[in-house]
Amino acid sequence: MEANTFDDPRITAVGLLFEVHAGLAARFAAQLEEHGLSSVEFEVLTRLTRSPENQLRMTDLAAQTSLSTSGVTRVVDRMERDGLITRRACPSDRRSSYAVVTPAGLRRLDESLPGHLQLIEDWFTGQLDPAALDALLDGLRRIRDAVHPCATAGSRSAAPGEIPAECAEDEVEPPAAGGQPRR
Amino acid sequence: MEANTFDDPRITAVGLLFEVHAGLAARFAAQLEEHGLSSVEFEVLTRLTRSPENQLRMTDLAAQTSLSTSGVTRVVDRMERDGLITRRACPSDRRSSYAVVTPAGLRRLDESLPGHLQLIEDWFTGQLDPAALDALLDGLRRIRDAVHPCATAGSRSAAPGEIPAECAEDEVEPPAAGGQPRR
DNA sequence: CAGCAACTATAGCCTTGGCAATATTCCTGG
DNA sequence: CCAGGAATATTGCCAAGGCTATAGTTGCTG
Repeated sequence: MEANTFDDPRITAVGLLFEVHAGLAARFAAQLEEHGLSSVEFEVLTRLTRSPENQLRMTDLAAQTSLSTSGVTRVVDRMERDGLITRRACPSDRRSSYAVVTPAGLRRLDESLPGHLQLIEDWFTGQLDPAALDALLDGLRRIRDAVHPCATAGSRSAAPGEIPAECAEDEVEPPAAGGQPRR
Repeated sequence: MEANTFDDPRITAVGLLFEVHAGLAARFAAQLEEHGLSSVEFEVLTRLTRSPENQLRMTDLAAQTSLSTSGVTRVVDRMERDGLITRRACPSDRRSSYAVVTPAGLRRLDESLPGHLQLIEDWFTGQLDPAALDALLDGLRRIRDAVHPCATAGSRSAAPGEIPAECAEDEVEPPAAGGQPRR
């Protein structure tokens, strides 16, 4: 076989990252499904429960998830129908409404969390010794800071009102030579 | 605020990985769209062009992508309509048919590849010095070998999908204590 | 050789979720 | 005050893709 473009180490690197993501996402989805939750619903519940009073305005919820505002409307529709969350009118702004976790939603989330954490440990963090894990996370962090998905899946305890919202309207330019003078 | 479960370092680690994936996938999709390709179509083209005679049976194509067989049928429908690939009857088995890249499809892929590689370098591999990149890839590789998404035999890029593709019928058990004696 | 199970591609139906349009509500400048 | 623009949630419409049923093949096995 001739060594075509796809043997490029860059392609390999991305492929690796995407494979790991796909593998983990699939396992998470399977485990959550056992508890009657989709990945999106799980994300919604986590975002809400880590917010003050277990509630968020629809727009803010959209900004913190991978969904558009209309997408959020629909997920909330479904979850409200299933009794996991409720809508509550915002007293200060009649345009807005809050999505708020119900006790049932909280219970559902609590049920699924131990298994979720176990899964992460089994297939991800537990696969590496502490040093290697740190190195991996450092690398990811560096790239994350560059690629800056701002609103996506979170990892911080986020002070209230710390919502990233849209990074900026315009395109984020690649950090030139990056943080590292490779070669 | 009480430190709730979501401050768990395991959650943070996964969040980081997913953020990076989302950020890169979004940029890839945007760049590919400039060349008239979706992420899925790009993946199909890469899988086909790295196969002998630029062709694969529908089933094999499905196994190598994040798609089900019916999903492949539909992507191939669209791409055939757009002239990027063609169906060809399999001479030895009348049940099967090949999807084969047309010259136009090849051209389209070639046009998009340089930008794709540049993007990877700008936002991923170029962000880290060689040592850090190696460490990152080693970690990912270790986890990939454990989580074992199997179907992604090689290592390709640009696939926001997240389907498991059953390696085997039975569940893959977590590698017990993993490769590493954590604790 | 007949029958039956497995395989292959496809079509029907459904859910998910994005974009654009819309109705409210808020706010700011004149 | 108020007119116009921005923000907010929702809905209509649409594309993508999964699951299941189906039709056509193949091959194995009694």
